[in-house]
Amino acid sequence: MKLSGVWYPLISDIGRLWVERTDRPIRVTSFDVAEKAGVNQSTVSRALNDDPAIKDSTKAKVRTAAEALGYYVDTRASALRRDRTGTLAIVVIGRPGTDAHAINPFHYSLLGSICAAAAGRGYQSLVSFQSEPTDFSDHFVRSRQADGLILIGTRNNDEAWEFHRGGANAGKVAIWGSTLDDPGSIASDNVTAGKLAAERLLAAGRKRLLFVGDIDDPQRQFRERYSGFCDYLRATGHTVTDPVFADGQTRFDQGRASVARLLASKCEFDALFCCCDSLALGVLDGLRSAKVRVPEDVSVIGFDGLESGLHCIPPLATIQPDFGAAGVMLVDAALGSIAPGEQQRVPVKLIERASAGPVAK
Amino acid sequence: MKLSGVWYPLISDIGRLWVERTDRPIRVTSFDVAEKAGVNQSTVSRALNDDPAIKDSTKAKVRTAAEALGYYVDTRASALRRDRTGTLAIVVIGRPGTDAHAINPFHYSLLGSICAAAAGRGYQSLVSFQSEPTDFSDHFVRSRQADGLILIGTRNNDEAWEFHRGGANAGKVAIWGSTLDDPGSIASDNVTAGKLAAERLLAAGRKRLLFVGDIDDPQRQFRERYSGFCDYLRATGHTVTDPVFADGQTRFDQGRASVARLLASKCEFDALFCCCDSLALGVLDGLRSAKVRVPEDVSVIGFDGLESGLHCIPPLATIQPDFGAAGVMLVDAALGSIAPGEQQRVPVKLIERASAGPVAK
DNA sequence: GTGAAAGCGCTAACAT
DNA sequence: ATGTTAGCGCTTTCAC
Repeated sequence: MKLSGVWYPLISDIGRLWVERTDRPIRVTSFDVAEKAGVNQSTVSRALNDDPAIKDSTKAKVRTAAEALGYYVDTRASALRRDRTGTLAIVVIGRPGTDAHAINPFHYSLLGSICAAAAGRGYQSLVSFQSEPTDFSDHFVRSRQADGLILIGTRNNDEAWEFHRGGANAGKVAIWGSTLDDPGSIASDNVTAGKLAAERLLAAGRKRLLFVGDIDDPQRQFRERYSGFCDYLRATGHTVTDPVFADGQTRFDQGRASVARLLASKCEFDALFCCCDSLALGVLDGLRSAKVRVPEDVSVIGFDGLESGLHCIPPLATIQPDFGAAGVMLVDAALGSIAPGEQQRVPVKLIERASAGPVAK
Repeated sequence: MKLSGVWYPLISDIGRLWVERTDRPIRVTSFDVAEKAGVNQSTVSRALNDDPAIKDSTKAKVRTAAEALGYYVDTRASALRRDRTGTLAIVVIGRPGTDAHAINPFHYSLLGSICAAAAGRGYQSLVSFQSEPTDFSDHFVRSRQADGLILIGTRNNDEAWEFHRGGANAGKVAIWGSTLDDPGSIASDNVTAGKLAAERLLAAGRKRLLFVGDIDDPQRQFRERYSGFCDYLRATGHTVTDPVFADGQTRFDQGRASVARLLASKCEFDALFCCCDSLALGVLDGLRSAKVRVPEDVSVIGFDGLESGLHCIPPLATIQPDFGAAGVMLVDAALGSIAPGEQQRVPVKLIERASAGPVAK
């Protein structure tokens, strides 16, 4: 029988070595299991991998021995030999200068869904948060730490996206969010989202519907939401107006500032579709400061499905992507099961809450 | 020179194989780098690991060759040989029956901080979300996928905690949250948190301070917060009362129900310290429904530092643990740098927001 | 249906 | 200061 090596003792030697006070951890290898089960080491491997060539009785013998010894297959050795890792790398891009715990909750939800989808496909998830250039790293696939890479997070970190563009993982990357130049990206069905928002606001009996948000944001999804919103208004014979937007430090600030500008402009409106929930929360705050009542005077709908929208006043109606579907699509794309170049769209649904106002009879 | 194997061609053979239309991925190994740099393979390994025995000029030569070939050390082979993984496993326990994206935001923040701390120590983070028994898995260390394990998430999943208690990672586990029987756990300095809350509410000129929350919750930290709260009240000669609590499906529901019970009891009060922010949000909602004004009639302080607390009305004053410190402590504990048995405490600080009411002159 | 043996790509002990 | 060599623990081809 081949020995399992010189560094670590066979299980059968533990007693002796314990007495010799070795401080090396005791390791159980497939050779130990083989010895205990009275079979060859290769049979252990085959049995544990459920090879149909192995007799059931042998499998049972091996499994019993493995369990008795507390044996687990060494993932590193297995991965090295099989030439796969069984792992997906997930990179979450954050705003420069902010802590990892200040990540947009939307991306945390997405992260959770991705990990769940990866687990469903039998993959582990190697997660890293990258905000500063010193954090940047993309060699997961090249260094055989992962079989594919998923990129999510804020688009407001040019350095990070620049770094990851055509990085060391070429061909095995899935990206969340739509841009013109990322061919394999996955995003919400933003056009439908815009349509759903317009439809619902019209159903509330609203006449002057506006879009709030920056359609020139690097986050191109905002533009798509605006476009779907306008398309539906046009198709139903309504007036289409330019988006309302004033800049600010955070999305919340942008929402407040946009409302301020809008009210100052004396432009008439009775419904707002906001590009995202965090901006919508700022919009609600701005409207409240100005004593504009929601939803009595103005209906508001956001996008994202953030938890914060549940506890604001009034609770924020919002359009939420199907996180489960998003996770699965991203994982499949990273594993190469989706033809590159295809832009996948994640279904969205309206979450009814008070801010949208009741549907008119 | 030893060949790098039969499965994959040396870089020098790429041209030929390309022509032969092999569909195997081309791999660059340290042998290819050695050939290109004109040194031995072991020299490549030493050079890239910055072995002081290697001449600077040789190191430069090797690094140039490696870069030219796009070579990265194969993590699996390196980890196998070195017998370490450079990875930490992080398990996030969720409530049974809920999706990964419905995880408590507090735990997402903690997760982010842990990954950041791990990266700071040179470790990768292997994340898994476990809610259902089918997700349960704890053999990360035994199967050599990770050098240690960090356990966070809800305490309201008995099956999960039962599973992880004394699992296959014995001795290399760090746990968030305090319990009597997890000796190596890390938790917030809850006693100080209770003191800070009491101190602040008294400073607002409040006289009848109550604690809201279930001190018998499996989340034992609630009891500690209550205890620190009471200690301070006692030490300053104030009356101490039993906690207020009524059960509910979610923490938010518990908050609403507790307020309802409290108001029905006709018990006098002008300040509430809530065991956690999500319950506090329910408390605010309950008070609003009952037309009790916050902070004019009642001051409210929560615990956690959730983002949702920023956007509720009024914004929720809260006590927040230092997430950065928490991440570092958990990582160090999982890596064994902290003596087992010690209970580590993460510093907390008060986040001033309107719900606490102004400090009385 | 199982055993024998090779070797994944790397690091480190042992040479020189 | 660098080359030679063994072998980490596993999977898989090749024998029988």
